[in-house]
Amino acid sequence: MAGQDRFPAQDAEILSNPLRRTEGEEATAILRERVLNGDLAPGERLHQVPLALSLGVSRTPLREALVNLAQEGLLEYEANRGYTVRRFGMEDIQQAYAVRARLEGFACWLCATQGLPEAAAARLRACLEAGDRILAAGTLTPEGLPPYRAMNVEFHETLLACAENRFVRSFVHQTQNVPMASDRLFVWEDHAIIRRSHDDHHRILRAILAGQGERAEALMREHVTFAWEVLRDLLRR
Amino acid sequence: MAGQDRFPAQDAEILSNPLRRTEGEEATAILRERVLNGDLAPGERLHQVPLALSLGVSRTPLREALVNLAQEGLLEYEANRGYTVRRFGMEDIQQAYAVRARLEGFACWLCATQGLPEAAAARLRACLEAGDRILAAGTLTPEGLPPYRAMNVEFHETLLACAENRFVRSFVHQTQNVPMASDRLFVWEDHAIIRRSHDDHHRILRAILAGQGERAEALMREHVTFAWEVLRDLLRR
DNA sequence: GCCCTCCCTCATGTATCCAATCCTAAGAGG
DNA sequence: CCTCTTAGGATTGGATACATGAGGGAGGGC
Repeated sequence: MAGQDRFPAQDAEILSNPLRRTEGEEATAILRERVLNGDLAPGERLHQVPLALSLGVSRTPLREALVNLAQEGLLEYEANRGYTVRRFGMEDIQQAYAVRARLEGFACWLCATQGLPEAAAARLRACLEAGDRILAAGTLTPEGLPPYRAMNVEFHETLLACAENRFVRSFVHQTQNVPMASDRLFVWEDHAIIRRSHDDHHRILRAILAGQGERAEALMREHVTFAWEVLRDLLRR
Repeated sequence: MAGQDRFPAQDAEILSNPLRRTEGEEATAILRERVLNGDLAPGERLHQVPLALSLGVSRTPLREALVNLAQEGLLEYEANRGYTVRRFGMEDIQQAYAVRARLEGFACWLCATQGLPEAAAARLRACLEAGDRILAAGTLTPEGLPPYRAMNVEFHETLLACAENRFVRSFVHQTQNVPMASDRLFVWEDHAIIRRSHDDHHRILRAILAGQGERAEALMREHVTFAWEVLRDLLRR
């Protein structure tokens, strides 16, 4: 995902020229990854000159990146003292998931209430079928993980897009802009859990298509909440 | 969400040096106001040199401001083509209120569930009493509006702070970062409406103190939803 | 007459330079 | 021995100079 932003489906990114990116945008993407991956230690001060050198750009585009990431909440800024990597604790991740559960639930409610465009319904059905195929073996092989993850992302992103509320969409993305809190990173080796999770997807789409807003919302909220519990138990070890 | 949150009550703003602000921060604040006030026409292209001149700064801090506002969603950016003022429609405001109703409702649920610190409860009670006094006359005089508005802001901000979820707080602020969508701008001349709204506040606090999470959440959601309806009717005229 | 191309101008993106601020540490005084 | 003061270097903030890509108009070809 070299030239791609973290959220490939972001409207602006794909509609406008994805090829011509400024160094500032490039630096933003790279630094964001570094922070989310933990390459930069929490609390670490970011000195501009060495950082710019390591990125092969001058201080100007670097500063643009720092401003961006500070506003995304990944960095902290103090005037005349520079930027530091934000310290994230379990509470941050917990808070992110708590909000995300509500927001994605709301998105499902919106989808159920407004109705899905046929094209979107088809895409979602395709996601479910793809998941079915991957899980058909009875166990999720290591080779099956990347496509499953991609399917998972597309399912959630499609719902967010169909909710037609740019704030919900943006906010959900922001909750994923926290180390460890991205659903792109899940490492559920437990087949039973992933099976159940995929079953949630089936029920969610069914509820939405049936116009059952409250049910779809409750299902999605639980879906995300449970993902948090799994992640929490995993992080505790 | 990080660096600039346009709400003076933010702890970071007042605790850290409020005096020493960088020109970039200054320019961000000024430009943000200009966009929210409509001083800059929607869709208008922002040329950097004249803008910098009008702000009395050079392009460097100006660009910092543009980056900030673009990520706040107030401006749109296209590489090598510059920034334009985002066009906001009724749907944007409606979406903002819809999300805000949910988020502030969630914040109330959190407050009720976690319990309020005594200091916060005292502040909220003081808000209610202040509102009672202002409305005691039986009609809201023009001189009564600013203090009522300040009280209203403090009430909501206090609840958001007590929810102890930085995402909720940040997201609510972001939904207010939309022209016309700030609760600082309400112009309810109708005394009955404002009376009812203040009664909501009373009930919300009572529900929270009684640990009635669902009730507090429902009350706040309705409180915000109704504010939207009033605003919508007002904008239609 | 219409369209295509080339070139010129202007705006943006990037680099560098200068100024202001902060941190450190050494030294003097108590 | 501790503390306060004060330079010095280092780092960030802001201004300006340079490079690159976008847009528009004039001119020529079809």
